[in-house]
Amino acid sequence: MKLRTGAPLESKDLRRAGLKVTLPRLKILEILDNNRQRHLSAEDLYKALLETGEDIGLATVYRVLTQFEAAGLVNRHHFEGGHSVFELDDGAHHDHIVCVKCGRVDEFVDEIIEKRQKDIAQETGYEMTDHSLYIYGICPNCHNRNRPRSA
Amino acid sequence: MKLRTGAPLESKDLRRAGLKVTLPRLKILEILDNNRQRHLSAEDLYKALLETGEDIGLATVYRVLTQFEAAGLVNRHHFEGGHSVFELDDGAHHDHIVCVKCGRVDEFVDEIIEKRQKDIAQETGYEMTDHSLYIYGICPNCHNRNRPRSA
DNA sequence: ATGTATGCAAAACATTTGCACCTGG
DNA sequence: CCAGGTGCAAATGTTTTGCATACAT
Repeated sequence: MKLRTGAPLESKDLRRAGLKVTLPRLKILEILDNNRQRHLSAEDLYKALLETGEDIGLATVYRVLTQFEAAGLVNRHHFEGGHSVFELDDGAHHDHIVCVKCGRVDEFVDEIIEKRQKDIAQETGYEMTDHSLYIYGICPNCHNRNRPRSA
Repeated sequence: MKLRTGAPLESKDLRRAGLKVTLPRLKILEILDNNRQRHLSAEDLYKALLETGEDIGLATVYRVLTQFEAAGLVNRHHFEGGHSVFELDDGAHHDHIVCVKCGRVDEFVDEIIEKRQKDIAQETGYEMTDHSLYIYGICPNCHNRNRPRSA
C-alpha cells in the first residue's frame, strides 16, 4: 500500500481541456491545489474565493467544477451529508481514507485490493467499469487530541 | 468471496425497534423486502406505494426511512446522482457490486479485502470506524443483452 | 468582433419540518 | 384515551438554469 501526493495544474491544463483561461477557473484550480489534503465542497470553494477578495458567484463555482469534472481535471465524490466534494484528479486511480472527525482525507492504492476486486467482478459475472472504496476512521491527529495526557 | 441473501422483516422487528406497527411502516418494509436485489430511493418507494393503492405521503416515506435507519433496520447509501438509496439491513456487513446499466445490486463479503482495509488503516495511523466499497460494472444479463447473436 | 464565461436571481430538486388531524395499543 | 404517527404544505439546503453583461482570443 502506498500513499500518494500530486503535481500542480495550470493554464495549459485548462487549454488542453478546451476551456478558456479565465480568472475564476485559475483561482479555483489554485485553491484546489492548495487543499490537496482535504476535499472541498462547492460552498467551501466559494467561501475561500471570497476570502481571497475575488468576486466570484457560487453558480460559477458549480459550473466550473462541473466542467472540470467533465474534462477529467477533478473528481466529484458524494459524501454523507447531502453535498458533493471535489478533489484534483492527477490521472492515477486511488482510494480514500477519510477522518470522520476533521475531514482530513488521505489517498492510497493497494494492489491486493485492486486485484481482489477484479476477481470478485469476474466471479460474479460482472464486467467491472469502476469502483470506489472509502475507509472511514479517526486520523492520528484527532486520535491524539482525544487522549488526555492525564487520566 | 461469498454472495449473500436475506431473511424477511416483520411486525416484531418494528416493535423491537420501539416503533408502532402502522400501515405505512409495514408497507415500506414489505416493498423493501420485495426489492432486495435493487436499492430504492425515497421516490422509488413512494411511487411503489402509490401503485399498490396506498395513500402515503412522501414526507412519511422519508420519516420512516430515517427512523428505520436509526433503528438499524435499513442502510442508507449516497450514490452518484444526488439522492440516497436504501436497503434492508440484515445485520451482517457486506459490500456491493452495482450494475451501471440496470441498477441491479449484488452483495458480497471478501475476507482478504476486509483484512487489507484494516491493515491500511493501521499503516496510515487511522482508527477505522467504517468503510464502504462499491464495484461498478455491467451485470451478466445486461452484458448478454448487448451481444447481438448475429454479427 | 464574437463566441464563451460570468453574475445574479429565479428555478429545480431532494429532503426536512410545522401543524392539525388520525390511529394503534 | 393519548402519545405517537401521518398528510399536506411550506421551509431548507444544494445544485442548476435563464438571461443580460463582460471577457478571452
